Amino acid sequence: MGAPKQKWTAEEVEALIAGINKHGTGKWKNIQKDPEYAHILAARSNIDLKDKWRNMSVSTTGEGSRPKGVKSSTTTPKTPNYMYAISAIFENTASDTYTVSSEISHNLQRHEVPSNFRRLLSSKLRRLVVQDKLEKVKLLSHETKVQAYHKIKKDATFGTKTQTPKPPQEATLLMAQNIAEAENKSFLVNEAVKEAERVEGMAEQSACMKQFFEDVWELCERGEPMIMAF
Amino acid sequence: MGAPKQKWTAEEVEALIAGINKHGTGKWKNIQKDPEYAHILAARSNIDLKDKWRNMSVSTTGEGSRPKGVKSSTTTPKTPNYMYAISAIFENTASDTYTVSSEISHNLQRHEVPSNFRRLLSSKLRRLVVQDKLEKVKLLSHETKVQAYHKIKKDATFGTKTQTPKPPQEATLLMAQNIAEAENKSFLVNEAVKEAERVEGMAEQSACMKQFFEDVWELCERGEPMIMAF
DNA sequence: CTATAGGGGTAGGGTTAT
DNA sequence: TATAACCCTACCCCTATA
Repeated sequence: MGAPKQKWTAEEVEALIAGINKHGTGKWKNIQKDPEYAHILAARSNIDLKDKWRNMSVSTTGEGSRPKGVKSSTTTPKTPNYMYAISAIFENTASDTYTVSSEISHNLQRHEVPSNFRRLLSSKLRRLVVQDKLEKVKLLSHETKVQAYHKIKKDATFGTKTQTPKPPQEATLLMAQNIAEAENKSFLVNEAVKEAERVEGMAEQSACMKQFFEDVWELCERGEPMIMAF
Repeated sequence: MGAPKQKWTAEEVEALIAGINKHGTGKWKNIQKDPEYAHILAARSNIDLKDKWRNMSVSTTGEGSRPKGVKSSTTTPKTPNYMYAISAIFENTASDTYTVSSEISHNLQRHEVPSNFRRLLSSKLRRLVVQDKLEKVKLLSHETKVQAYHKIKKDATFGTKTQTPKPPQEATLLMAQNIAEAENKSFLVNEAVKEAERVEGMAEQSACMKQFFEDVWELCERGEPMIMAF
């Protein structure tokens, strides 16, 4: 399903414990935002902190490894054993991507594409329609407000290598089913894409996907009286 | 802590729904005091009612217990319409897309994942923020109105299989650059994605992309006084 | 002062995934 | 299976608004 389960590194656990010592337990958000630990715990939410602490407290396997490290009483200052193992795994792989990505986020942050963003997109949409890659459908709805939604024209030549001779059929079907099942869940799109990715090498889909999301996006972009229905 | 968590009974929920149907949403105190439900809801405050309704609206709980039960309409038909919508979009067989698509638009309309959809998303958004995958920034603006905008935290661990052993590095970087460069151009997303696709087999990107668009979507969804900032 | 909307936070039950 | 990580629900707090 979702994220591949982010295991806690030793560093993170340390920060958490330190944070608890400083702010006390139950002040998860404070700990998480504390500049002293914020960097380390950047990938963790206050809820994650809470849960982690709970898990640690619960495991307390035997007497050997108390999850403690926290003040006073019952302090087995030991650090849980398992964390070191985990940290090793993380450290190796994660470092590069991390630096890069944080750079990105800074860049993104600095730019703040302003209010005309909507208009811009809207324009782009129109162009795509003109180019016959999208179809536009208009419909009247609440209070005579015109809504439009755009659909991908599948026969349009999109993107890249196109025609992967692969098996497009089954995946699609599967996806539809999954989507159907996901009906009551919030994130259909998410599900759909995940499934797509899982099922196929996703080379074929991705053009699709891109468009799809663009559509969704644009749909949303339309603004006010819009209906999101997937 | 103090409160042992009083789970809502079916009876209470029914009373609440009935109350909403009678008094309308937002009349929590009225509902709670209504002699018809007062006994059942004796243990609940108007605020509890509000919160419960909020929770119900947000969770879109499984078919059995729609937050619905409220008036009229929207008894979702058996097969979700959007299933066709989505499958059609992803389908490669372009032939019948048109018909489907017009159906879709009708269906979408008919469906009206209703007003609570926004709340739904809103909630999800908040969660993402909590999970530190989005950043939220508040700013004061027109007439002391608080605006919030969400930004993607690029360093968040997104996606699926993660660590594709392949070349995650270069592509990511490139994308960042493109985004940065595109600053003054209109279609950051579009450009970025295109470039990303071009450059690589896009296997790596797609997770990224997916998230990106999802985020955009959610961003857009915010509606009213929103600032798009990337 | 009363009530509502809604953001935000925590505890704890429950679910997934490994 | 056990359990670490994660999600959901109930409750609370707060502020802005009417």
